[in-house]
Amino acid sequence: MIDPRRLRQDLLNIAARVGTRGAVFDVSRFEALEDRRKAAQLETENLQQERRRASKRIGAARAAGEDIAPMVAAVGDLGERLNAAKAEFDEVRRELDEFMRGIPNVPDESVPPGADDAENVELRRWREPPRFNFEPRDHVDIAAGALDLEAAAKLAGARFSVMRGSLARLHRALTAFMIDIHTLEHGYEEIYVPYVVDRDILVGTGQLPKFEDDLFAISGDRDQFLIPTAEVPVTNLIRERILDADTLPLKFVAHTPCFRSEAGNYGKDTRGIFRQHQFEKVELVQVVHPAESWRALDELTSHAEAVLKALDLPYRVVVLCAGDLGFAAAKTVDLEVWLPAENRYREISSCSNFLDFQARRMLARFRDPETARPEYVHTLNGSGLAVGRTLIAVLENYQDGDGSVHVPDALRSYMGGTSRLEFDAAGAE
RNA sequence: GGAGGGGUGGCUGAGCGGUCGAAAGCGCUGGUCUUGAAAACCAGUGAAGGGCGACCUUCCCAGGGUUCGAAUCCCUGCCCCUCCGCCA
Repeated sequence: MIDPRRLRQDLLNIAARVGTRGAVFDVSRFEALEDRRKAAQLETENLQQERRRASKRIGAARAAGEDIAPMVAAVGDLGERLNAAKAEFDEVRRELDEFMRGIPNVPDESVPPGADDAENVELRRWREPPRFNFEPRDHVDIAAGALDLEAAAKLAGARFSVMRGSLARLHRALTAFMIDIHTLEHGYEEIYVPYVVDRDILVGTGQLPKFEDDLFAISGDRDQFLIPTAEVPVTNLIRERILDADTLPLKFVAHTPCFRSEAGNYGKDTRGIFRQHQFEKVELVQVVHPAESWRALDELTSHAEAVLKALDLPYRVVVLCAGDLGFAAAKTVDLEVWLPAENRYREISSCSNFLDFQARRMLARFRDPETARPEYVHTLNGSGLAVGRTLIAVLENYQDGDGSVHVPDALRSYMGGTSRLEFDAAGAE
């Protein structure tokens, strides 16, 4: 949520900047709602004050033993007028709140203009793409014996996977490897969280109210959803709390499955496991002092990069243009890993600074020792990394041309010392 | 699932339907004292919204209701605790 005060003071400028993302900010509607709000608030507060004073007088009179009946009669229809005013105020507030919650974050000044991912800007590259003396195969072919997409389809439809044997183990090894890097080398606390959350929680991080179609809803009487990313439960740990300044920064790493309906992506990435309804991700979340969030974004990005470096996977770093930004992000940096079979870089991590946008929706604050007042924290998150996509990258970059894949050095100890994997038709080692 | 007990400020915890945004303690901030610190003592200290401001309004888990007036009474929901049952 954008700071309403800032919005009132700098309406046209902010509306224009939100517009650079391709979003529409209806200035006149906002102004109309604000006018109605002011009038309704004034009316309501005046009537409330009147009632309060009258009730106090009656209380005092009764205590003094006076006859209060005439005073009670004099209050008349105040209650009804107050209820009417309140109803209008509540309604305007609801509309204004809905309006505000539907406005995406303001892009940072440093975000390049652009409509979609074609206009993202490359910042740097690491390592050259590997050269093969054979035609590199894609992960579906390499892992054919151990990746059973037909079995998955029978269980749950398209965009799910069944992995067997050493492929499943490699997947698990990657997860453990990533968590260990972040806890042992980068100072994150590992945390385990629910994979099902209430509606409010998703409003807090910005997935709702606008993107309900992207989520899997749980049927039942409790209005819950499967999490689309660990960002949701982990960031919301601080909702409606006032943290001590000296507890910042909070740094969490969580491994969870992520569930996305991928509505609107029906024709995209249909081969293999690149885009799934269910996938594993190791997520980094930081909660920081507002003065620290830009430095923290660089740091968090470098933590995600460290995983790619440890696996010796070539990648590049791009900054998303305004039109490609996620709803809640003020700025996002993507890591794209090299996929030989596609002969291009593909997204494997997305690191964002949300400033106070999520904190405001969650009411997540810290007490500033300088002012002694609660202030909104800044939140950030990034994939460190998307496990399924890392699996693809390892298979494709480490393939040997004879149907086998050698295991990255860093992963050997997580694979029981195995240095070479073959995925035959039985899916065995 | 059954029976009981609870949800009050940053924390703990009082609170006969009226002067209660709410005692007290802890914590925090400032001061006195001290070479310095601790202790002691004194003072201050909830949050949100609105207004240029003096100031105003709201908030005692959430939502309804009763009442001139609700932290307090009633209803519903959510959550927590204790005991019993069941259970990976």
